[in-house]
Amino acid sequence: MKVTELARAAGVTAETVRHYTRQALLKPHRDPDNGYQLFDQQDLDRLRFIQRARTLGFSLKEIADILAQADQGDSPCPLVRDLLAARLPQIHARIRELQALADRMERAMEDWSHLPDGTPDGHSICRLIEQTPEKDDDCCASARRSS
Amino acid sequence: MKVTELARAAGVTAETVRHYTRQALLKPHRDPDNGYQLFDQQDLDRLRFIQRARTLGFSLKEIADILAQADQGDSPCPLVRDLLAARLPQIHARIRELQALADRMERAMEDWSHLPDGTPDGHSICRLIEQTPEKDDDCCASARRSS
DNA sequence: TAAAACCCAGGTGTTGCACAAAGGTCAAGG
DNA sequence: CCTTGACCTTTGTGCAACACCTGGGTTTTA
Repeated sequence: MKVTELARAAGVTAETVRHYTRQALLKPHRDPDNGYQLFDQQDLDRLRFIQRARTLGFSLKEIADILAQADQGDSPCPLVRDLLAARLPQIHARIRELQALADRMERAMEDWSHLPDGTPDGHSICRLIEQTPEKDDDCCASARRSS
Repeated sequence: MKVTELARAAGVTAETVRHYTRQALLKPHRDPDNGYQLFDQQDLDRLRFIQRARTLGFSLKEIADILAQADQGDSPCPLVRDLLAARLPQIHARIRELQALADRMERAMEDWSHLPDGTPDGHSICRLIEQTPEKDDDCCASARRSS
């Protein structure tokens, strides 16, 4: 299979396939005639594996580590369990942060519905924003870090 | 005020201040002697404004647009309302996506607790992942885009 | 045979900073 | 007076996961 064929078989773009190849998640052999990348059924399995791992929230780098272990003949399953167990609470934290953000946004919209728009006067830029409470630093600092 | 002083006054890093300055969100005047960036009280107000806007989920580019309007003497408030109204459903969508991800992860952990780890055998890389359901494409495609 | 469709490598853009390099400036202490 | 350390400057790199573009070669098809 060539790039586009593999991509279509897995339901991803050719760019994605090339990207994974550049990151050495896929290791096609080359057609000696024209240098084209050639993939086989194992590569398709591998690509599908990558897609499943992505839906579970693994990063490409983590997937690379998992595949590397497997390529060495070691079981990557303990690593997989660990990574997932570590990531899950982060996801929950991120959800809470986003929920807090949504709450702030909704509260702001509500509050603002009673306010006039006003023109900037050198002291105020936009009172809508200036009158919103400020002390959410901890939350949003970490929200930004983990996004 | 110099960079570090402004940064400390607003509770951010000097890097952040420099970054905002590079992006023209802050426009310090220069000390003619040594070329240092000098900030005044208005810049501090502006920086605090930026921080508040960030806690409401605005991007730096959006904040730049808001500030540009205000600098022109126009009220940015309608823009602010529009941006927030547009972003809010996206946030909710992102929350749903992350929640679905967390659910998948939890289900996987649960399912895996009964499975052995197994060694890769050329047909299987890690059954833990390979046996997880695949059809969440729509969800996670958009999850990836908006993250 | 020429266009359409595909292939390649390499570079850029996205977001919000963090960090490092290489060098200039400044206040305080020996 | 000179050093030290803290600060300043600009410039460039790195992060994640691709998307997109350039420029040029190849293959397929009408």
